[in-house]
Amino acid sequence: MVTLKDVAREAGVTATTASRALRGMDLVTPKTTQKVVAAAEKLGYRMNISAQSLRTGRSGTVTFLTAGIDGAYFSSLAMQFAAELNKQGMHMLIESSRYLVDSQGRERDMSYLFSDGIIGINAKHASKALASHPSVLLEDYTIDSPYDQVNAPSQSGTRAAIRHLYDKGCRHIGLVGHDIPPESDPGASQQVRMLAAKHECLALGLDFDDERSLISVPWSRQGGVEAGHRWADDDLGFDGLYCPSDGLALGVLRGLADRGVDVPKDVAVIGFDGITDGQYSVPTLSTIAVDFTSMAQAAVSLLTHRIEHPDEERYPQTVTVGYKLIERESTAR
Amino acid sequence: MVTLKDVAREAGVTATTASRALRGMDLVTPKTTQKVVAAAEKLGYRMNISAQSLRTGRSGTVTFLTAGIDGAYFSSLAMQFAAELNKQGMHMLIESSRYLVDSQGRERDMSYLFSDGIIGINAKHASKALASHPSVLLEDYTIDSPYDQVNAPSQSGTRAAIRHLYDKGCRHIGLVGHDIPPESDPGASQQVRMLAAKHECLALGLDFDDERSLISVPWSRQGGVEAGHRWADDDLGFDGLYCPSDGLALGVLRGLADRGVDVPKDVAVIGFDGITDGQYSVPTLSTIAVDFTSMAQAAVSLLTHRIEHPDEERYPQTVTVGYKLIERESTAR
DNA sequence: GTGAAAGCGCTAACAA
DNA sequence: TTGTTAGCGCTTTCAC
Repeated sequence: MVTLKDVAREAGVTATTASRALRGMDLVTPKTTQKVVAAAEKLGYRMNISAQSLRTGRSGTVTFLTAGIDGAYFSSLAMQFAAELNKQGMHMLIESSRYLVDSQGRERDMSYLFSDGIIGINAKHASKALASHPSVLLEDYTIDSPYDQVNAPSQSGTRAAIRHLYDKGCRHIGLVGHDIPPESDPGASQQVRMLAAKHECLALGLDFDDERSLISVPWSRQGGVEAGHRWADDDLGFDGLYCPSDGLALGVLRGLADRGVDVPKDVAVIGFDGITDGQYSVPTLSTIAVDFTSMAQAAVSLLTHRIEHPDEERYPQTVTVGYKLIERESTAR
Repeated sequence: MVTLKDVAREAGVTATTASRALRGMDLVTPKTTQKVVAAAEKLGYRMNISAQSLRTGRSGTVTFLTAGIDGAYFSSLAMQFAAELNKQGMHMLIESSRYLVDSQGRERDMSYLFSDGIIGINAKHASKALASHPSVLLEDYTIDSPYDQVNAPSQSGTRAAIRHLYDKGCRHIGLVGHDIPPESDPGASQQVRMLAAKHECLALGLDFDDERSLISVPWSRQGGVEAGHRWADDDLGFDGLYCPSDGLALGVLRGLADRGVDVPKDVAVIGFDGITDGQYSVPTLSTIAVDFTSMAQAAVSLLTHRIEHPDEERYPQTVTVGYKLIERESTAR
């Protein structure tokens, strides 16, 4: 293994100078830098990050902590983060929060979390890990959270979605989701969206009933399928369906297809997130497209600030990014 | 920051003993171990991985190197790997090969690649990184590759797909893809699949022409849409369409839907990969489902072997995993 | 502008 | 079974 010392010897300088040269510090003579770089190149030197990290206390790595990156939503989000971090010369470690708790639900030792910070989504149970690092939480709507938050525009986006259905003539709007939470402190995006939908329906003067206006299914594609079936089988009578995620909406589309329902003629469907799959479904899916790129930029920027100013006392910030209503076939009428 | 020394002091032993106790080495008295563990717990000790890694030369981290994890295919693959590595007590760093080459196409410094090994997919241009680590390549069909390979059953799976179309009465089978490569050394899964499809068509005594049997489009969902359009607009006359990836197939379904084509009645469509999206499309997608779990297990096992036996001279191995033909609506007739 | 020396936190070899 | 010592490769004083 070729070390900095080897490079230094080859270049006829000391390790100190070689180190400085390789990092492009400007106290070094251009000529010296040249020599060092040439030597490094010649010997095929690659820096030992562990050593650097031990010395400086920084690893240049950020952990993306999630329950899972499967599915279009998480994977496109994860990609945005990797890209953004790479741009900053950092790297992304991906860690599944599933493996952070043992069978008894206790947090496992996370000694490996040598990363400089954590970007967490659906990872609240990993509280030890979060607390021991600069952390940014995504899609966490806890009030007075101790962490910086970056959120999708769940409220405004949902309202826009409901209004869109309304504008398309829907007067019996149904919500697809697990439940409609009580007003107090909703913690997850799902809950925020359900609540906002209810409020907007009410604001528009529509009939709304916590029980009858909800098709209660699990938050998943399969749940969506079930909701589609129920719409048809139970003759629910909604002329518009709001789904708080595109995954759910895509499931609904499939479930309705199973019953030969015509979307959007019989019922209009709108989703939330803006995953690319919605461009290719049959029918294509109207949705609230969240600005993932901005989410990534905001989160990385908040995080790097915390990493670089560990002692600064700054109140936790919340960034809410923008959205765009995309009208496609599922509400075109 | 609490270090091993602090723990040792608290427990009344030396750092060495503390280190051994914490790692569960059995030369340490159970009683001593107890004390050390208690002290660590009390002080909230977490190991400094950089230091450990510097000392031992191992980071416990594997890089998943890919052009991108967006899309259902890469993300489910990536998840399988993360899960498998986590099971082994290792961690996954995700790195986009896009950021490994600069604008001139030269490989950038990858000093950060402090991981113990690399699992690469679509990452051949990162040859320096691969060469400097134990590496396993996924979906690389290069003959005489210097690296271990883990591949999907592209040949046998493709043949099964074509035979399935044949069994469903298709006699004019079209291939969707970029091109049909020459016989020699195909490097990518796409090429292997196209070639295998051609061979199987020929073996079944079907008409086949490199030009006329191909709908040449880019390897993407959008490419699939285009292919669907062409089928209808150019009156291509295929009664069965083989798509070498589910993404492509889902695009085709959407493209055919644009033209009001009835799948499978007018034309049957089959994909390859087995991503979950195919369960929810309209119509649902028949496909060759690749055993991703086995891919992950095989790759991790090959890699850990190389990591643990760096000096062993072992010829590069190739593992080809199994598949399952899943028949859904898109070929049901 | 460059070098010498110290030390980040850990573990392996050796000694007791 | 436990402790002592040395050093992994790097960067950061502090001197020159």
